[in-house]
Amino acid sequence: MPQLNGGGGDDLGANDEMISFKDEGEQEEKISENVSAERDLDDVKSSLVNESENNSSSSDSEQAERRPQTRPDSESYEKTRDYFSEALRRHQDGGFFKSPHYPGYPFLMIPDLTSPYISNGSLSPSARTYLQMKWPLLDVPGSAGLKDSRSPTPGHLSNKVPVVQHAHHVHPLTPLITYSNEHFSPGTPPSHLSPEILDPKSGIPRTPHPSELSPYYPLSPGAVGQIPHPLGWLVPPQGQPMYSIPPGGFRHPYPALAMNASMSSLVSSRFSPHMVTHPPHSLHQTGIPHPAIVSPAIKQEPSGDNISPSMHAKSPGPPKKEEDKKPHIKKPLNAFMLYMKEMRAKVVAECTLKESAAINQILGRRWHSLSREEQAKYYELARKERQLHSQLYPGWSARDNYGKRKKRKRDNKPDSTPEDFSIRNKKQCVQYLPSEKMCDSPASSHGSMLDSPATPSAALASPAAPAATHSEQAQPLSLTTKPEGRMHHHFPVPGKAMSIPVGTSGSQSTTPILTRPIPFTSLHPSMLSPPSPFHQAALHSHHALFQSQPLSLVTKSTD
DNA sequence: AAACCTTTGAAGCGA
DNA sequence: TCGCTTCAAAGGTTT
Repeated sequence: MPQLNGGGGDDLGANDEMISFKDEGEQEEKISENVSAERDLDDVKSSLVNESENNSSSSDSEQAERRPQTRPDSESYEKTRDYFSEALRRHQDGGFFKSPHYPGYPFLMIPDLTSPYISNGSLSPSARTYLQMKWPLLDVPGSAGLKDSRSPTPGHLSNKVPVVQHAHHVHPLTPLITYSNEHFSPGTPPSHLSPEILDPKSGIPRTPHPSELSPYYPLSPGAVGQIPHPLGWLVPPQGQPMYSIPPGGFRHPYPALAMNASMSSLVSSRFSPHMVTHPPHSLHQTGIPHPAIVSPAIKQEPSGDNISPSMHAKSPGPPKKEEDKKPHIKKPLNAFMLYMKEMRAKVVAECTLKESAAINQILGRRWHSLSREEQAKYYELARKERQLHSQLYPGWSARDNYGKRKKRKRDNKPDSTPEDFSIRNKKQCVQYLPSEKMCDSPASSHGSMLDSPATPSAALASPAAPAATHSEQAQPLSLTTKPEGRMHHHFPVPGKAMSIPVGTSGSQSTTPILTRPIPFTSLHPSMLSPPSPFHQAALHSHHALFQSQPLSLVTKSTD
């Protein structure tokens, strides 16, 4: 991984990758950056097809095959964009969440109404039309903030904000804040979600320190209800409510979170309208689904200290084993997952593709095409998610969820040949074809950046954009990248360095299907170089979040 | 009905 | 420290 902080790349991950990236990036950056973003979808689709058909073909040949294509239009994208621009404008005009403009965070972030980590029942897709919010930074200094957060709804705030949003109008960052609410169940929220957090060890309720709270977690049920929806200003262009808020108004399942200046700025700058899964059956008495849902398969906190008695009492159905009663605490979403949640709806809207596997491939490519700065946002969000998660569930371990799912058995073991996969995938890919034409996906929201790193800072700060572009051009078919190594960009964030993997994931080593090793030639040179420009840009964009801490790029060596 | 597929990233564990 | 495994989301597909 490139040593962003000026190192000599001492800590870089796969050096070879870096080098490759640099080389290719330099060569193709100019020619590719303008077209790649717009072609990503097409590329992916074609890649899906090509890969299945030509899985054995060399990447070089495919690269050669790759040719610039003009995208018919990006109307839908523009629409969405316009919509959000309008929404943002209104929002800013609204005043409540008025905030400074952060280029890096031109989005409106809405606090999540529910906890993404407690899994419970399932929510029908159709129900996922409610606005879900997460509060941005809640680092309220002092207890006053917390107190305020729990206090009755401010008079100037209204919780009667329509939150129903069309899926296609999901803001790009929606996923970041839109944790699935599918696991909500009616009933009393677990104690750990109540305003007071029980100390896992002592079992004594404690008031979480503001710093402990992630901006993306909703306030506790008690406090949440008091908080008006930040998107009250957000209404569809047609005047029809895009969002609907349950009678009870918004309720935040998480411990009291206070909003302070920084938070408000985040709210305004990072909140975005997004869909909220809102299963009627799981609605909290307030009308808002409670995040803490206990599903049969749900796993409870190791100590159970964080689970309120009511939570246990509300276990649906006949008594089950204790294990079954345990709430299943989901893993915090990583950056890519956040990105996926955000962009999935958009990709689906742009394409007729419905299969998640295909969508994910597209998303994976898009992810790589994101600028470093954009990715950094997600990494930062993910980091905060993890931080909050660890605070909410101190005793939780990723290990706790092991075995919850059926062990994935990939047949593509040693004996499986690439052909086997290609055949199998080919079939799937073929299915995608029909929609391909409909998928003339407009440039992604990120596309604009990619298309025109107008400003030096953008260009410098967004090396990834070009990089992705390169990779796409160079390796249009490399839907699956088997990382041969990892590079991490570490973006120091308050209290913790943020690692931004620029290489491919080393995980799922068993996933080689349809894969063509991602050429690390796609890596952008800037990744290797000192990050100062990016650092500055990142700092600027994350100013609100970091609130002071300069971004220093730290590279983690994976070699 | 459950697992699979697919993506990247984080975490855990064994060597 | 490295490499591998598992899980996180999502929803159509497959078993």
